[in-house]
Amino acid sequence: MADGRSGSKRSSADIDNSTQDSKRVKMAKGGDAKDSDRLNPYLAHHYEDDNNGQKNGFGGPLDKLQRHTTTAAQAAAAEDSDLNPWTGQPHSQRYFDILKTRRNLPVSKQRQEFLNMYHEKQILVFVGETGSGKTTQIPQYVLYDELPHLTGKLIACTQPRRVAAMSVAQRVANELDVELGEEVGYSIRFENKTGPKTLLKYMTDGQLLRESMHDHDMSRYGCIILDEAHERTLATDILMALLKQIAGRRKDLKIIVMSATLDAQKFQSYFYDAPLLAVPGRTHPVEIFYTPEPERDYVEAAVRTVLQIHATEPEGDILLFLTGEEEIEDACRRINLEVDDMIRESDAGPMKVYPLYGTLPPAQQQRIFDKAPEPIRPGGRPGRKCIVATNIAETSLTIDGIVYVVDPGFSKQKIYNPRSRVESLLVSPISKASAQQRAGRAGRTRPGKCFRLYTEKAFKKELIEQTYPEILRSNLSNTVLELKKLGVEDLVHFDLMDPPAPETMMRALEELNYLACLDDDGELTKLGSLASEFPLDPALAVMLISSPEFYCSNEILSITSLLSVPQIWVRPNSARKRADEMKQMFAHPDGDHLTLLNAYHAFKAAEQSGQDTKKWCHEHFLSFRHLTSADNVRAQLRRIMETNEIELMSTPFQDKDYYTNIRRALLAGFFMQVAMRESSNSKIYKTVKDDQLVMIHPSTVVSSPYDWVVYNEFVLTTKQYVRTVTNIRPEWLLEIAPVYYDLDTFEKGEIKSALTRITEKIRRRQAMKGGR
DNA sequence: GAGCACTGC
Repeated sequence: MADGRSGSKRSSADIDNSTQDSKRVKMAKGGDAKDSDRLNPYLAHHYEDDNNGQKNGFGGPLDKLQRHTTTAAQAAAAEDSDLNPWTGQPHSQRYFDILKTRRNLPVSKQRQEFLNMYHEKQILVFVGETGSGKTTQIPQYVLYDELPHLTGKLIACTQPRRVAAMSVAQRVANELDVELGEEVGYSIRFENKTGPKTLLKYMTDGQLLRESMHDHDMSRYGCIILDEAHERTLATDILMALLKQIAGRRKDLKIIVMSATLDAQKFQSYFYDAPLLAVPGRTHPVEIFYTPEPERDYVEAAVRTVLQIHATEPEGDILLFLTGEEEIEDACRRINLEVDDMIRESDAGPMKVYPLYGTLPPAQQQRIFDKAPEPIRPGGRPGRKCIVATNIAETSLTIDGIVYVVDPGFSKQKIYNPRSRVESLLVSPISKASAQQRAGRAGRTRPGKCFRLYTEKAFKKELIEQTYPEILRSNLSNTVLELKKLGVEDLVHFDLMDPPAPETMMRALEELNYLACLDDDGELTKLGSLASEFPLDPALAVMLISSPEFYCSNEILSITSLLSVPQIWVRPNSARKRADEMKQMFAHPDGDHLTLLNAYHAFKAAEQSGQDTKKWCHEHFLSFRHLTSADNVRAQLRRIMETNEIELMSTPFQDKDYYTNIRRALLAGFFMQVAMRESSNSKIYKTVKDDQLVMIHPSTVVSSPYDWVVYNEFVLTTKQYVRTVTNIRPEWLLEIAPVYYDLDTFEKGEIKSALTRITEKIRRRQAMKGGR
């Protein structure tokens, strides 16, 4: 890269030189009157005059800047300079073009105000609506003040989503006229696009959290900016609590919490009354309409509203929010049918309807960006497009050109019931904040309209202000393990913005204790510490770590990876039967885990024989995307295993115990997820200890019903199901998880009696052996 | 004999 910029006077080595030079200056002028200043390494660059006039490595526009005193005018002057302060290269024309638009952003007017606060305070809260430019500009304002090339301490800006981290980093690299991955980079799982010169790093919040497990003080960073904090992801919530702690230990660390307006006060008071800077957004007004009466069938009402907009409103695209795939496909069908009638009967314009949800293949997701259709005949009524989307269109994807939003007021939300230990998805009313966000989608390019399919009274009285943060709606086993690894000793007093229910914490501690990740005093064990190294749920991590004991760590590694990606089985509505038949080809009689493994092995065999794997997957009704991603996960997990000297091995395939070993190894992590059949010729199972009545999910390949199964997940839909199940033998439970299967801890019932009978059988057998 | 809001490590 350095070669590509021949003539550059600066390279990564220069950074080191300049700090060394500073030290030299410090020593040479040790007795000076301004001694205290000179001993401050942050100010050392002021005294580099002795250093052949070379400052910052290339004597440039940053000369006049002094760390933590930069004014907006000084920074602007440096930005206006012919030479790029960060590379020493001349600025390109494009740079100056972009600079002009940047200066027009609402946030630009408040640069000095921002800097004043930044200089004065360690923590600040920054509030800006969409279009304010905060995500791209604030980190650059910090850059010109923090001057990270002098301290070696990076500026980090976190995002809840990978795409955002990548695309914003690219944008800011363009704005600064640098190569992405050099001075500006990003870091997400599977991809670290940063280098020795990187000063500003965009990253996912989860990635920063993972980094901090090995750097409890986040010592690599001089300033950490948490963006989109109002989304309250699990990672953001934990980072906020950690940063609050670290701020006390590291006075040199600056923290900026950025959020959309609504919850600003809550953030301020959480961070010791941090000062607030608010910047207006740049959006167009959106007129809101409510229904006079509550709607009974919101899908029906939504379809009707879309058609009415199409019939009566001027040109402009429509965005309709529904809750899931099935609903969306159904609504699309109905709208399409009706529009055809409208065109025939009343000469309406054409309308293209696009579904949009997360599990849709990316190519199909892209189609939402197609232009609205042309009028049917020249001079005819204009066409428009209608996108029927899940919540994905609320935050992750923005579509320009939307003028009308139809909001029935529902979304699917994860809820966690600690009593039954079940996470499930439930169609629930959205929050006011969500409703506002949805309405905002209509005003991105010009004034718009939002049709809410509920009454104004319902909006005011029934909707909660904010969606509950994820931390209150999740199983926290993974989080608790992470916190322990992060060095949080006292979980009860860990200062989270919204502390979860004590019962949820207890459940997590209990589960981690059974998994031997925490000892009876709640201290992290060696196994727990190792498990936290893996980006996996604790049960999966423990299964993986234990797998060498069962001589099948290669296979368990594959299964773990397959269980950490979305379902690899493709089942299009148009070809369900063929898809099911194809799946049967991979079926293993002992269950779904082994069937997954078979499919993966077949995929790898196809790859090794040089076949077109994409085509192969298509023919076999397997998801190329998800299998490839499982392969990626596998490589990452494998590296972590190697680093931690966890042996990779297989039982020879010819060995009769090849599959038995794998089935036993599953139990090392999933011994708590076992169910026993209620009675012979029953289809109902009862889960161990929780005594939940469940059925095996119809997607299973298991045809002959086994008496005992281990399951990967519990799903609550129309019925209670266990999904991805494999046949096991109950005596393995007593052997592999003796603490959990201590029969004294079981309540009276069929499971306890069954296990007692087995214990006695084993005892008799051992007695006979002993007697011989 | 049924489903898969959305992210992230």
